[in-house]
Amino acid sequence: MPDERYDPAQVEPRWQERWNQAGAFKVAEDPGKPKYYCLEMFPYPSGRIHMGHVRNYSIGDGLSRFLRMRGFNVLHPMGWDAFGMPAENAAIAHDSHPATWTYDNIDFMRAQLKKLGFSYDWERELATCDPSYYRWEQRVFIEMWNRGLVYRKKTLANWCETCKTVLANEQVEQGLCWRCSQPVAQKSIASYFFKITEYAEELLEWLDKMPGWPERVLTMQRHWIGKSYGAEIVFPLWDHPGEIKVFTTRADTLFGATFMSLAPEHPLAVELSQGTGQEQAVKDFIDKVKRQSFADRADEKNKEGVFTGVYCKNPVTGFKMPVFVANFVLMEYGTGAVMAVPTHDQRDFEFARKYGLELKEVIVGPEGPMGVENMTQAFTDYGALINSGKFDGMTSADAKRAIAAELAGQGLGKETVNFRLRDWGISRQRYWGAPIPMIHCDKCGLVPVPMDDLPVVLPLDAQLPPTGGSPLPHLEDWLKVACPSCGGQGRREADTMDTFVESSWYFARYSCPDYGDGPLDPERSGYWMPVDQYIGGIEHAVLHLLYSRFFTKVLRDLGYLKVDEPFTKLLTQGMVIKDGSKMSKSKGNVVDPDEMVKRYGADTVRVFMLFAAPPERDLDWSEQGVEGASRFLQRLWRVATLVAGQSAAGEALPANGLAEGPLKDLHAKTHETIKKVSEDIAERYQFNTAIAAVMELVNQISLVEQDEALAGAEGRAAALREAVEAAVTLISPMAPHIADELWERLGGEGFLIDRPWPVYDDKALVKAEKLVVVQVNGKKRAELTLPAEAGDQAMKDAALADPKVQSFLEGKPVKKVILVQGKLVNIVV
RNA sequence: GCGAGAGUGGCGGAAUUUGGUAGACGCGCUGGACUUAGGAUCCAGUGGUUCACACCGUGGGGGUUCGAGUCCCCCCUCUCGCACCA
Repeated sequence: MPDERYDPAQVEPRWQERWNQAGAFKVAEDPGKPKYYCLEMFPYPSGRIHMGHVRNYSIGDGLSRFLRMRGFNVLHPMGWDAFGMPAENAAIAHDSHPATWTYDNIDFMRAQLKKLGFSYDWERELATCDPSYYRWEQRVFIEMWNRGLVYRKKTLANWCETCKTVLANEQVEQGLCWRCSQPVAQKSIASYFFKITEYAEELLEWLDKMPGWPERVLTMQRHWIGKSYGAEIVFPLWDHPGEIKVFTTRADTLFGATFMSLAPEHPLAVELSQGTGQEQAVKDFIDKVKRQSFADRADEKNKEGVFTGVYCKNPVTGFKMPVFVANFVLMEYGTGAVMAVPTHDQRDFEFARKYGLELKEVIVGPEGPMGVENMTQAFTDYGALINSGKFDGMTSADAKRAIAAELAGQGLGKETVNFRLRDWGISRQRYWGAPIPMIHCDKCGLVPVPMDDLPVVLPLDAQLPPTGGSPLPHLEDWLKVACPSCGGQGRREADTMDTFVESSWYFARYSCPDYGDGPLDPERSGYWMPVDQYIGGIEHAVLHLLYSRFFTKVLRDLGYLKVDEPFTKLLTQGMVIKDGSKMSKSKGNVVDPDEMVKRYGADTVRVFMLFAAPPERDLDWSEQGVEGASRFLQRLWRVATLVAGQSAAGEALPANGLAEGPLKDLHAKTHETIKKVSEDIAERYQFNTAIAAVMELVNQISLVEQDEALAGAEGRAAALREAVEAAVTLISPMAPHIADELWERLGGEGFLIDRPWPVYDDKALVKAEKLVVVQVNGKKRAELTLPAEAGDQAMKDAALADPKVQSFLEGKPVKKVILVQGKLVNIVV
């Protein structure tokens, strides 16, 4: 065999071509095999694959290939999250069209992924901007509309001026737009909403039944849903018709409520102040708050408010409570109004001190009443009630229920649950998105597009206004449409859907991307769903992963899916870091995957990505580390080609076993490695330690190969071949090209992915000798090599007889000897 | 403030599932072999102090145990998420 060097530039395209020709990664439903659906988050076609993708997809591919070899029928698809704003911006910048830009990018990125050798079933590829995809989304939208799961409402919405569109609550991060990081303003606008709140309870409950998800993602979702138990209480206005409703978790403190705080956005704020002389002051205050940035308003030091001029009545004490407007009250939470109990809520306490409002102590701790004049801060713990009429002496917990019950009897309140979760606003004033299939008719109002008229195709001949914004509201020809209800002149809805809608069900569509009779083929989606393992970045912990869970439940309730949850297991992989921070254009620390593949080959890049850190942790990019991975593959190449030239496939080990020595050790190492790699991947997704184990095996092969003393030893060729075949097979999920190449050179047939994963032989793991560690008082003092069959007594005797050990015993009486099965002796003196 | 996760050689990281040889594997470094040459390849060494014996060593401090990186309590630091949630 000529000393041919490993050249990935030769090897990799050849195998990619062969896999492609053979349709090696095509899958179909097969009731005879257990199915496994392995999915990585699909990319936005921004132009180029980045290292984060490579890491994400290397993990998914390693797992997919491994499981397929383990006998699973593995679905492993890929597609494109193809709607979205960057396409519009790029189109304006390059005087092109979002569709052209998007599809060009998809072509380029698909080629990049193919060069990395991922085992996708490309026949299932889908792009969400394709009408054959979003038509079904439009259909689901209409079915949701018919069921009351979608409604349209004019509300104060999060408006991003830069993106010229509204945003869902989830898409506002600390007052900034999730996409462009510009401040988000409030704007009154009509939007369509998905009633995700209808599923709040179920979304929350299922979090307890998802052991395959990381705890922190579950926690983030729990918090986002934000269920809290409390009461709704009605405060009648003083000498005035009307009332103010509040939500409180502390109904037990009701007797201490001495004033009322409204959110500046509360409709009653302006209304109540009319004609009180406070009208102007209230208006000025609201204006001021509106101008405040999110951060200023949230600042602890800026708690302020203004009196509205009116009062309301505490329903249990009859206390005349002044009604304030306060900047710390949030319209989005509860009812937008808060009963203020300054003695038992820190914010109310500070507010009351600032504006000279009355304090009434109603909860006491074990130390008894503090006296309001002595309070330097609110007492927010639970305790026992005082100054609360017939509820005096009750515990907070009991009183909450009792007071709510009392109020309920008078029609002034009830126990209730409140969620932080708001309905999902899905209208976007953008062009490059799925059209919302609704028609506005002056006579009939909002009418859904008839099912038979779907899809409402996004008109591709639109010209994007260079100033930004959507061209759709100006496309008269497209907008004008007959009202399906009365036949009169109607107008199409010009808003498009949030692109998170597309990504909320693409995983199910992969099961049947060509299905033409509905969103999902019941048979195929029934076979494949749910996704067994989902892999992607943590940044979607709330957004995408919550929306997808919701949409899955909706699809279930519409009869399209049989599962309750979309993703059984979730793996959130860490970021790819360079020079201490995430790779980004702005930091200038981006490493281009293409360039790395060109320089080192895809297998090397993949092995490095999997080896440098466990999947969940952040990974430090290191060019030297990549070189290390490259060296390892070269080493593997060298030992394997050498062995391929020295023996033929099927070379058998001696019938009566290998003699004690390096060859038998290698045989044992081979099977230990099979065991370790299998367990590391299957149970813990620890590709890093799996690769390390193969490295050890390769190192040992190399030593045996070079050992001249073994030149004519019986079984040498067979032991080496067995070890090399194992190494090549075990590394194949991570480095598939070189593995298939070497497999062929070793005389193997077909692709490794079609071969069964190796099984270790228990007998090979049994060794003639064992290493026993001897401790004295828990400190390691000696190592003994004993025959494997040495029993407890033999171990103990050998340990005590060891001269090194004896020097530590110094004739002291042995109190106790602890033996750990075949491994360790601890002598206590 | 609340929640989650993490602190181990010069570096990335093993060992934490099940308490039992701390530092696997790789990078870097040192020495050697081969060589006209080596930034290729191969071999060996590589936690610290020490000539050695030995001692010390997993963020800090306590504890449980024959034995603790691993379990328990307290504290410190870092990362991430949420953050006026009534």
